[in-house]
Amino acid sequence: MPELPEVEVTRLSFADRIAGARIESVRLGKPLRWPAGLPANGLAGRVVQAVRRRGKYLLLDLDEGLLLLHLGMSGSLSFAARQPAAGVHDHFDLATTRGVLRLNDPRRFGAVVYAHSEDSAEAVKLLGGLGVEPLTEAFGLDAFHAGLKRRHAPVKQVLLAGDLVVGVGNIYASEALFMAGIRPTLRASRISRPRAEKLRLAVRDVLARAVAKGGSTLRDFSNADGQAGYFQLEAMVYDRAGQPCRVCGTPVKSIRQGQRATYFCPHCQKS
DNA sequence: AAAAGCCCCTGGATGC
DNA sequence: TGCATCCAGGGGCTTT
Repeated sequence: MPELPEVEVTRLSFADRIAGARIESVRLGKPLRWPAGLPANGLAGRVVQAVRRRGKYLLLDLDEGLLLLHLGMSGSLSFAARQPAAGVHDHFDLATTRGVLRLNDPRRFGAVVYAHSEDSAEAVKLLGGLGVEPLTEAFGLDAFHAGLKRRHAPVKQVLLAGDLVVGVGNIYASEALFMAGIRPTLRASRISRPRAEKLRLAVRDVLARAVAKGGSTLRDFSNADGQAGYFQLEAMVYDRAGQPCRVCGTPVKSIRQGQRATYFCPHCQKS
């Protein structure tokens, strides 16, 4: 489910409401990707000051310490004054004076990790290797092109890796490469500067448009208010194998790269 | 250093 | 209906 747009849409849907809330209690369900590492005396009494996003992580800033949340493949958050009794896939509840923040994650690839500070070992382990934020001014052509230059892997997989630029997952990698007219199998190092610029702008554009549409809901994504996203309806190639390209009519092709599906138009993305 | 493969986990879709 | 197989939006870890 969650790539940058879905995580950002989730953040926007509850950040203002939870800011200023005092934590009352924490409930943990089944183990997630990593141990939560909560302080021995819990989090009760701490105040949620803000919700930020770094890549696909949400950072809940507390008056002391912070919580790192990751939605994995199947996670979603909900924030409501009252929550129903926890179901089998509800693995984290943060009860606060303003409502309960709940993580539902059937596959449990997600994570909730407490860190004393953003510079602590626990936080650096998760955030340290992340690339530049694509929707900020820091995402410039010089560094992006230079980064592509030194990678020989297929450009699709370089986008997914997240160490050059964060937030681009399997849907938006295919979509951005389509917009840029670049074949996903092209070695990153072979991308010219003008084409790198096309790709940079395409990444920014597709992610920004997806945020505006509430993200993509393929099966079960919803924001913290329970609302689905609609960007999947605008997908040019993702999950459209065999269907006509929306630009030229050529059947969209599906291949596998690194155990993940990639979609592209053989005509619009010739090289 | 970088790339390729494997693995974590559950559930839905498909095929026999 | 039952069962096996494959696939899914992520990404860390190990091996080449």
